[in-house]
Amino acid sequence: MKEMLRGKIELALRELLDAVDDSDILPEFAIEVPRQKEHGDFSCNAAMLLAKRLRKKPREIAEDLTTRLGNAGGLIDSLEIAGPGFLNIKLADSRWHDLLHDVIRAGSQYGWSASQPARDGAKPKVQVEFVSANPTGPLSTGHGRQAILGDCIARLLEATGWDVTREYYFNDGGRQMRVLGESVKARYLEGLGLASPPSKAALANSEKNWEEEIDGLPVVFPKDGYQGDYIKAIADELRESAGGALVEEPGEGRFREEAQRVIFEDISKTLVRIGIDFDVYFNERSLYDEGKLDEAITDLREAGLIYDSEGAVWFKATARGLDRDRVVIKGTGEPTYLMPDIAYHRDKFRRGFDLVIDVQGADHIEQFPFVREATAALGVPADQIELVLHQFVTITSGGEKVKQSTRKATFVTIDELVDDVGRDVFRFFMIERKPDGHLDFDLDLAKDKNWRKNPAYYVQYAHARTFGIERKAQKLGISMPEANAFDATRLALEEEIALVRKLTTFPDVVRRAAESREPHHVAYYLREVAGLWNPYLQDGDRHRVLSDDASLSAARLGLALAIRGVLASGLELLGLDAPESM
RNA sequence: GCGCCGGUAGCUCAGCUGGAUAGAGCAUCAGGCUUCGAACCUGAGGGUCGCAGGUUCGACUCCUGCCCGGCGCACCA
Repeated sequence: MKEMLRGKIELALRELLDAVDDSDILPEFAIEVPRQKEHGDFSCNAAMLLAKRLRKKPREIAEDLTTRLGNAGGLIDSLEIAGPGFLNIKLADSRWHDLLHDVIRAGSQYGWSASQPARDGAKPKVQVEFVSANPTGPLSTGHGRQAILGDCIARLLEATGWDVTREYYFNDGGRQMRVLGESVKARYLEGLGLASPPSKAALANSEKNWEEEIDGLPVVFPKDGYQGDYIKAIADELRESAGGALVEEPGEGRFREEAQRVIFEDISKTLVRIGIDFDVYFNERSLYDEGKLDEAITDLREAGLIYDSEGAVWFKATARGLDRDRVVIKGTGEPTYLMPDIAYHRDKFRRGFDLVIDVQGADHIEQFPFVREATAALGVPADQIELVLHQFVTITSGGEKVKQSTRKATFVTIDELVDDVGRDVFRFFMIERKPDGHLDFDLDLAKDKNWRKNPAYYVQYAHARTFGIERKAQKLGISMPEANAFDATRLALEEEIALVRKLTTFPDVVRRAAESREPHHVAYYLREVAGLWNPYLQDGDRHRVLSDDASLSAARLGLALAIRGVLASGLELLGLDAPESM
């Protein structure tokens, strides 16, 4: 609809410019749905944009445009010039009619369009990398936000014509995992009575007051170790299955492997619970095994971006405009995390992705420019790597922030939250805010089962009600109308027109959410639709969907079908159920 | 100190590549309500868009400076 209108306006503009021998490109004018309904169905700012160029008053240009546009082949009912030179357009009634029918036909995929051009007949390939947590413990709320954000971005990209791969990157070779293994080993020895746990005071006070021995037993728990109860649980299981056979085990490797296995299983279950399915789990280790790390270093060295200093190997980031250089191989011979990251991103492009999106927490901001510059130096176009950064999550309960600490393992896990509120509410709350901003998870509101208050239920209920009405209609012997078998002009009430207008903006919302990587627009939009539909149904005195007036009933049932399609489509994009009853 | 992100109604937050009178939910207040699924509905109050300049026909939106908050600035991931 909007595109057709745009086409007509572009044509008129071209004519107008040709008339003064101006063959430059057309200005990027906007067509939008005005806030005030008095301003018509659409408004256009083209005349104002041309004022300077044509050295004429905007209103005069608008006059000219109006005559050239005419009724635009039956598209337009009336045109008005308003304010500084806005062109306010009222569409012909028949157009609304067509539009509703289009919505119903598209159903739960309304608004999904290939806004991304296909390449050689195939969809462009995009990889979305998210979560990527190392298996050191259960997923926390922060991971939860990232999981839902990444998944929704992936869904939006799929809906707009991309071939999407969801990827999870992890490493099990670093210090983190070593400390994890040591933590489990310590708990294991403690369980056998061969070691003492550190005092509570020592644990609470970070590195201070760490005793070497308590009650005649050595304290082996690492100072920055993982304190969560899940560590003990893993140690207990090992003790049950292997008894004391692992006491002589050198190092922490055996314990680390077991911990990793158990924790990863746990993470996978959590991800399944919240409706997330990765296509690829990428292990850092394969980069070493396949020589990709060495290759990246060699190539960077050839590019003159690697040098040796103070016993370490450095990436010369300053040569590419960054403010300092970074170590990529430590004095110990171990690579820092940066080096595999570089090799990893290069590898992504070798796998043929046209675009790579990294979803990361705000604490990773420092890292990204180095990866981007290094991979750019290796020939990866910088604009094909994108970073979506999200801020942290806080939880509010009873009007107070819930205190969380990663080190002490007192953070709230995804599982705990989902136990409380369920998958759909969890997802909705996690996606409701724009990624840039902090997210305050209102636990009390999330737990509230009242559909009117809890926004997730509010939207789902609006969808379910379309089926409620259908069930009612069936009882009355009224069948649902075919997409093109009702008279949409019967929808003449203010609130009905508001609903239809709202439905028409959905494709714009989807495109914008996809292109900006901001799924929260969809969540807001759904609330707005539900916010029109729920009160409409509530106010049965003014209008009832099912009445003695057959053609009016049919039109309103048609409206219900269109709303059902839009809500189902939006809910799907957010990964929520679209229930038929609640 | 430097970098990134926020600062919009009492609270939590939307606000499109700059557009016409800045919106929603919760909370508050007033009046309704025996329902196509009423723990609901209708309406009202509530704003120096952090502050100060600048660009523009037009600024919550763009630019500069400052203030407040979060995060980051490792041979940790």
